[in-house]
Amino acid sequence: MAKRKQKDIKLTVDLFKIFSDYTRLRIIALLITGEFCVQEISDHLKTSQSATSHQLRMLRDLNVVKTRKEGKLVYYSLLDHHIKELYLIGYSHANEC
Amino acid sequence: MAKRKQKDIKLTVDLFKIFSDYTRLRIIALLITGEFCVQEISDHLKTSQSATSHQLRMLRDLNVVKTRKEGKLVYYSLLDHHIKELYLIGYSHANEC
DNA sequence: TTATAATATGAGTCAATGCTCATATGTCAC
DNA sequence: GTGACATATGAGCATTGACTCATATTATAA
Repeated sequence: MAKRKQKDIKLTVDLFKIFSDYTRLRIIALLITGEFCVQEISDHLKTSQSATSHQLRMLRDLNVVKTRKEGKLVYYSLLDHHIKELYLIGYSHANEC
Repeated sequence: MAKRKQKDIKLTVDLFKIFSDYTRLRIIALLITGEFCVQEISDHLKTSQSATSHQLRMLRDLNVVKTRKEGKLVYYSLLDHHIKELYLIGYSHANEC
């Protein structure tokens, strides 16, 4: 296999990995509907503050989400339109279009 | 979050997980181009026979691929058109459309 | 039947990863 | 300043997952 193709496939794997965890995918599904602070996300997912924050950190490092500070609160929202599109396509494929 | 939605998201996670391993994704990328036996796949990926076979087993259990026996050889091919479509979309998103 | 080739599989190992727990940091109100 | 709240983060732990190694199975050929 050509080196070029290998690298492209690695990038593709990395993209799909973003979506391959239940907590992360629920965060993404929620952020598609708008901007939310950590508490709201954590409450909505019924996941601990810490676990939520760790995943948000990861999504931020991966340039999937961006943040906006407002006092004590930190609001998260989707950064990349690819994420929303791929999520919706994957969702519809998984649930029989 | 509604139970229904939770289940749908779990299904979506499971779908994305199929694509979230380098070896598996290369197998899928290859099988998009046709039908191949284990040896051919293993050679092409430069991955051991055993590792290849384990991943093929997994893909088979997940109904991603089907097999056809011809003497000693077992030919694998894609079973589900969703897989090809989602792979190609993910690939193009990952590599900047 | 025996040998050889192709594939499958079980056990064990190791690395990756997502969690919890405790604590740190940051911001506001008093 | 102190206290209360929101968020972040590091360490440790448990689980998952992909690999290797050895061996089993299956099929053909001699």
